[in-house]
Amino acid sequence: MGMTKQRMAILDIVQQYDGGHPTVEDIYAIAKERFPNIGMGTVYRNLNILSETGAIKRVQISNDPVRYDRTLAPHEHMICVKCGRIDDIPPVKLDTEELVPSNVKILRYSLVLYCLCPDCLKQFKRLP
Amino acid sequence: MGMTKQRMAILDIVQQYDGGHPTVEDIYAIAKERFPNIGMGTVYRNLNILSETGAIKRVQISNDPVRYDRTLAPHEHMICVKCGRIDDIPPVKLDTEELVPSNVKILRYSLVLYCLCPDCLKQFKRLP
DNA sequence: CTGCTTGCAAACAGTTTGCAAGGGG
DNA sequence: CCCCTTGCAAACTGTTTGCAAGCAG
Repeated sequence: MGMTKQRMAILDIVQQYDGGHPTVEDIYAIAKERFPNIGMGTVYRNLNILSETGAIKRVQISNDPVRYDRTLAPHEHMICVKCGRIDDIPPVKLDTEELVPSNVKILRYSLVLYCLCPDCLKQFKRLP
Repeated sequence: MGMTKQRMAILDIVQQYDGGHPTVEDIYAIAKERFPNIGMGTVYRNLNILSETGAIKRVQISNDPVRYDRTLAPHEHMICVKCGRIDDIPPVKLDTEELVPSNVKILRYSLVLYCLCPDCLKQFKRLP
């Protein structure tokens, strides 16, 4: 894999991203500071490659834009329905086999909690 | 709400759909048999209205096309990673509060099992 | 009648892709 | 050197929207 400076920078941006779950736009904006001519195509291509090789994780919730996650260890997500912010939560152990017929092979599962994050909850309590 | 024949037909199509979780395309194809001139816009608009009013449920998994679900009672979903087929599974009771900080308000959660359905599992076992 | 709904087409957002030029190993 | 990658722009998919005409209540 040709580890170009663009690809290295994109990996770095995801790993260093403050708040943890940047969208492609977020990543593009930061990448553009370092490479003013970088194109969206390059960002998308590299994010796809990096998540295929397992260097980062793709987080896809509903039809919102994809986000990327530096945390490779198993975990689940909570998403604020008001501001869209995504946070990690601990992994959850479920006995999923009992939910499905025996001739179904479960590969993995994903749990998403829809919530109001602390900041939005505060605002919510202040409504008229 | 103006309950036009188109809207009534679209509700009917979702409720009668064999296999349970039609995409907009699926619904459009059937609607077109009854209303050859119906447009995609009408289908989208009515599906949005019907799910906003709670007559049907919207099922959104990853960035795959939206599907609609006639089952209003709480339940979760399993999706076959090979053929994309979606089936209902029973609701799961989780103590989600223990997963998040106390100043987060959980509104709901969604569990998706990624699996190989019986048909695809069979094919899988027959590989070289 | 009057407003909501339709059909149609254009607009949109997010993402992918084709291509010629460029850079890494 | 050769191949993979870049930048750019065009293409694509799923969905929404503006508009004039039409139907429901």
